[in-house]
Amino acid sequence: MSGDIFINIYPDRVEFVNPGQLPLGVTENNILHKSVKRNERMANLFFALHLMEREGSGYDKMYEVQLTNGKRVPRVVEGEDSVTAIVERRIVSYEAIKVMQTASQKFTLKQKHIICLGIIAQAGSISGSELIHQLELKDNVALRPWLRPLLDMGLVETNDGKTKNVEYRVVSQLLRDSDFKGRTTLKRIEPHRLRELILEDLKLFGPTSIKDLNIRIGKEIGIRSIQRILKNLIEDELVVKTGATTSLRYNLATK
DNA sequence: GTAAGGAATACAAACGAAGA
DNA sequence: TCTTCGTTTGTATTCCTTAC
Repeated sequence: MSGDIFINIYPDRVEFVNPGQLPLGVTENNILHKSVKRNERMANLFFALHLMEREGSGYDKMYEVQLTNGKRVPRVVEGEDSVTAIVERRIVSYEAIKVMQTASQKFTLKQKHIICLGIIAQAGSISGSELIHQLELKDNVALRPWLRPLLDMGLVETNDGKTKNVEYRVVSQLLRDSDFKGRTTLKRIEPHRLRELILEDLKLFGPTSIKDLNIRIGKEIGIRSIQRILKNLIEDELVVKTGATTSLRYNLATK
C-alpha cells in the first residue's frame, strides 16, 4: 500500500524506510524539530488513535531516546523514492548515559534540554558553533532557549573563553556524581595555564621549535594559540628566540 | 639553483559583551 | 533587540632557511 512504512531490523541498527521524498524545505541534515507531516492521512489516523504524540515529534523523540541511552542521533538518508532513518543500536558513550541519568534524577528536563545535554555529554566539550550545527539551529540566539536553562540549572558550564574559544561542557560536579571516567583534554585549558605549561616545557627541554613544542604539549591546542602566548612571553622577557624561520628556537630567558 | 618546509603575518569570519 | 567593539581563530600568503 502506498504510504506504508517499512522497518528493517539489523543486528547493529534499525532502519525506518518511508516511501516518498522529504518535505519541501527539509533536508537530510535539517530534520530536527521540524513539524511537517510527511503522510497527512497516516498522521491524522495515528493522532486520532492516540498512537502519535503530536505532529513532527517523531525525530525529536528519536534524538531524545538515542542521546539518553548514550547512542548516536538518527541518521537520515534520502533515496530516489524513499527516506530512511537509521537508528544505531551501538552505545557510543556509557559515561553519557550516567550523566543523563544523574541529571534527570536532579532536575525535570524538557525534551530540548535532554537533547542538548546529551550532545554536550557525548562530545565532552563542544563549541557554541558546533552545538548550533548539531542542533540544526539558525544562530546563537536560537541556541539560547536550548542552552540557557542548562547553564542556569548548573548542569553545563563554559570555559570562560571568548568568541570561538567558548566551549560548553558538563559541570565537573555532575561528572563526579555520575562517576564519569571520560578522557581529559587540553582543549579547554585556560590561557594562563597554557602559558605555565609552555614555561615548564621550555624549562625541561630547553631550546625548541614551535612545532616540537606543539607536539609535546598536545596537538589539540592550535599552533596559533601557542604562537601568541610565546609572543607575550617574549614581550614579558621570560622567553627569548634565536635563529630564524626553520632554525628558530625558543628558550627561557636567562636573568 | 631549486624545492620543501617552518614561522610570521595579514585578513576575514565568528561571536560574546556592552551599550544605546 | 539591535549595533558596535574587541578578541580569537582559521586560512592564505609571504619570507626565509635548509637540504639536495
